Amino acid sequence: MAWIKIRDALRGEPGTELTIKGWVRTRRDSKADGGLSFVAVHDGTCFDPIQVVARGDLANYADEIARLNTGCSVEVDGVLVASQGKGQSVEIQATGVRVVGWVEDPDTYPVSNKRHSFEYLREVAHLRTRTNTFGAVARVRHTLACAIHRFFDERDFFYVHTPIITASDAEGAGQMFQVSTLDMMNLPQTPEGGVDYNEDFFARKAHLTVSGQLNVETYCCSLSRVYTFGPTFRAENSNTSRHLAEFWMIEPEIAFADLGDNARLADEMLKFVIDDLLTRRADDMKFFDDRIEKGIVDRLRAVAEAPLRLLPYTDAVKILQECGQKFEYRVQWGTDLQSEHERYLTELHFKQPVALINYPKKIKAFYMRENDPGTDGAPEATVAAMDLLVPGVGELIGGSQREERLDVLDRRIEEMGLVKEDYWWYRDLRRYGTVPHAGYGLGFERLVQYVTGMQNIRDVIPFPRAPRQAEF
RNA sequence: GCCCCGAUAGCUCAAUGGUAGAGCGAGCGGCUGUUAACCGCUAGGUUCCAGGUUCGAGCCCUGGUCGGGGCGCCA
Repeated sequence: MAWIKIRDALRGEPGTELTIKGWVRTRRDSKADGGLSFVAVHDGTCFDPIQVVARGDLANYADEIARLNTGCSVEVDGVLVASQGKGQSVEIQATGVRVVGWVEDPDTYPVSNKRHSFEYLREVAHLRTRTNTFGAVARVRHTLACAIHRFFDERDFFYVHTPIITASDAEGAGQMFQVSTLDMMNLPQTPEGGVDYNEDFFARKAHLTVSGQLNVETYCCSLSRVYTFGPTFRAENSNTSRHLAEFWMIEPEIAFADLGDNARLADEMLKFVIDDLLTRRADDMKFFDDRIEKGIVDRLRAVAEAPLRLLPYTDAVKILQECGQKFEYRVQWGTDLQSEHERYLTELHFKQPVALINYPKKIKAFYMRENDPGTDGAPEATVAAMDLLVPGVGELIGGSQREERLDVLDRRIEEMGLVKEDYWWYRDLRRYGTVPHAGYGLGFERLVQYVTGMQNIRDVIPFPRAPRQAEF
């Protein structure tokens, strides 16, 4: 008999002989017809398990089948039949059930057949994908990742693998994890008493990357449209439901493009992946809609259909100052918005994603392109930055048009107290055939959070890495 | 890093300073083409750890560990 996936079995033709392999979700017994058991089996290929009907006349019924517990692994041979019961259209009339693996102690099986809190399931992350929620998250995560690659591929972007280890100490996007093969108990010293990194693996200080942006800009300035999709590391002591020490980031970079092109790209990408997700993972999304965040499917559909709202920072400040809402922190032009302010804009005022653009220069990174004076009626200099805020998650995307003018870039590097020589290859891009270009970083886990309604980012990545959290 | 909250049965939680309980899960039995099944019985506890106060501490005090929420940093 052919082994087929439960996803296919559930939409198969009655009468088909088949074998399925998976794990027991539940077992219910009945004394009818001389005894029989209903065994729900899942194999992760779709949201629903399939119901196996095992009759009492099967050779191993009393010894094995009637003793199956949640978590046992089984192989089932049988015939697909129309179900006599409610709740499923087809089921498997078993002709043979082989128990592949028992559950050692059903009383202490960590993911027994009952509701578990997400906090608890985080402690048994190696088993939590056996639950409805985490199985669905895993499938959605996969589908989103594929959709992102397909989106870029269809638009002639090239996928670039930027380095994980970076030997330049100059990325400037936060605390970095150091990478070293030196013996920490016996560090080589310089004559001045510091650590002699000449003795280290790379003969210099090295770190895990906090962004592939500077590297991918080089490919952008030759291949025109590129993106990265890889792991990113931040050694920040962040204890929130939307930060990880290790996360995945998508960073497209487009040449001959300005901030408007950048925002359009982000909008198109978001719409593409949402549409793809709602089509391909309708079963899982129905679950998130029912059990995790009511109405999320409709809200996502609305986002996929409406144009992205762009809002200059200067206008956002005005809205916040005039809205009459009580904030803990006062809103004033020139400071970064607090999360309460971002929340107000996206969750209460607009009730949809909002892309804030043209931020004050003094609160943004050196590589962001300086706008002409007076852009949006701003009182001070602004840069062509863009933060896409979404309800529930906050900042989903952060990006900008890059400063392509060497003299302006050099001035910015200097103003921020950075060392020009550290950026020699980055500056070369502006010396040799510079072009206006732009890009953004999309936090992949935040995207998964946004589309599923999962509240904690640690529940949308298989094995979360956060301060004091590296189990598994 | 800062502020707040929490830790009791496999899980989720109760318990005025005075014999530690329930629901779910699990085991056994009953009933039933079952499906959040239902009914009955049973088992299950170093009350996070180390000290302290007290005749007596799950409860009060001190220190620690772990977890959660909020804020900051950002994606």
